Amino acid sequence: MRIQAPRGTEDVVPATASRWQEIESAYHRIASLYGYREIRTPVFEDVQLFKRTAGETSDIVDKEMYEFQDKGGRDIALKPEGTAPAMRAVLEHNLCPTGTHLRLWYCTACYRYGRPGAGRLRELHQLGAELLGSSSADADAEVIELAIRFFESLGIQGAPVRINSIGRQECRTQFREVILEQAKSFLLDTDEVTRAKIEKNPLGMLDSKDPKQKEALVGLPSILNFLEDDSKARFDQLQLLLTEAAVPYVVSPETVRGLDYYTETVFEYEHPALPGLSVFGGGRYDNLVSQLGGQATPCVGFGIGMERLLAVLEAIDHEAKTPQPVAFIVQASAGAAEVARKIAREGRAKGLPISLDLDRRSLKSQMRQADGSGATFALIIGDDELAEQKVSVKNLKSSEQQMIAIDSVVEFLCENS
RNA sequence: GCGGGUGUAGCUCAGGGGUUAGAGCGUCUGACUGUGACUCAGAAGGCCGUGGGUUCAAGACCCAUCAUCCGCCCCA
Repeated sequence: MRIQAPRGTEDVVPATASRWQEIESAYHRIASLYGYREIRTPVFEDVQLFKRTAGETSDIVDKEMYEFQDKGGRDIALKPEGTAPAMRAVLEHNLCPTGTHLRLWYCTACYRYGRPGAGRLRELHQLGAELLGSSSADADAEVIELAIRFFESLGIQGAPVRINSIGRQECRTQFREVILEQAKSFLLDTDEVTRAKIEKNPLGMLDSKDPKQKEALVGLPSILNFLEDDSKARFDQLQLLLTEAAVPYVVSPETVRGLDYYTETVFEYEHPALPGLSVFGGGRYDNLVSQLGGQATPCVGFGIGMERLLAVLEAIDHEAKTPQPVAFIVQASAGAAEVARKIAREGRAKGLPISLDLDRRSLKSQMRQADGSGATFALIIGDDELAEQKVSVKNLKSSEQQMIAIDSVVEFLCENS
């Protein structure tokens, strides 16, 4: 049997690769405008990095992580997310000394052992940003605005960011009790797996799609009612800032996140083209750095799912510019090959993408290739042209044809491309 | 990890026990021996996902397996 790409992985073939490039460069450009600089971290890390930070109640770490021992007996995990490794690197290189700010972006592969499906992969790529050193709502607003401006630059709009605040630890502890109390009768009546899951992470019930769970929570007060004053104030301020920035948002008290390190502000973004799947999600994680042994550093960040973003772009019919040659050189006689190669070399040296026939096929075939390549011009070189030291230049869009001296062809292409 | 659908030509798909497996699109060749896209003619291209089973006979039926899609779980 032929070997296939492992389950849940995708090759980025040339047709898709041009979209990737487009997206990555757009992201890089916008992140730079906001003062973010790139960081790259290893594909694998010490397992403990994730267990200690995103840990415990999170399925991503608990049951979806690719873990193995290397030949030296070290416990290794392929990174399931980008934030913890970035913070590990920040501490390792002391990139954010106490009292300073640090803005980082990255594009990284992540690995999660779940069941693959539409928009769900085992190897996925995330575009991320992290802002370290500020606990202000301004920082929250900045990263959200960055992501939304990025989407807009790709032509994606029309869906609001869902924002919420899950408060600090004490607030969440209190709210968990309220949920468990409210869900008491539901829990008695449900299966073991669901019950264990909810008891482990009651907040997870909030964004459940199960109608029975939804029904069980009817009348539950919003988590926003449990916020302490400063959390509440910050969340209000965030809304003002997003309004000012013209970032469409909606307050969504059901929005919770699947990684344990989040506190206070959380957000996610779902596009109608991919219902039920978030394209972008993140939040504040003020305790992560200290959990890793650094000075307490307030941080906020997000991840954008590259493959999901591509799916959205495809759904909204966003055409990627596929690179096309300016000219295709048609060799209509045996003696043309050398001249053809010379013109191709000169043109490429001037930065013009040029293609030519490799197989000495018929003139008709070469003209077809020229057409199929998307080139604007066919440069036809045959005995007649060689005799006059000229090239027939046919514009394939307009069908106009003219003779141009071999020495001036490249110049002509430069002016007309 | 759970439930369901689908795997036949490069792509989209037809064929649902009985000769040599089909179509459209695409590809290649040709239709005045120097001109693409349109038209016409022809050709190439298939371990019918893989392994086992039932049968005189399997692309078709059964089992398994792998992949993929749709839900769930989870999230990007």
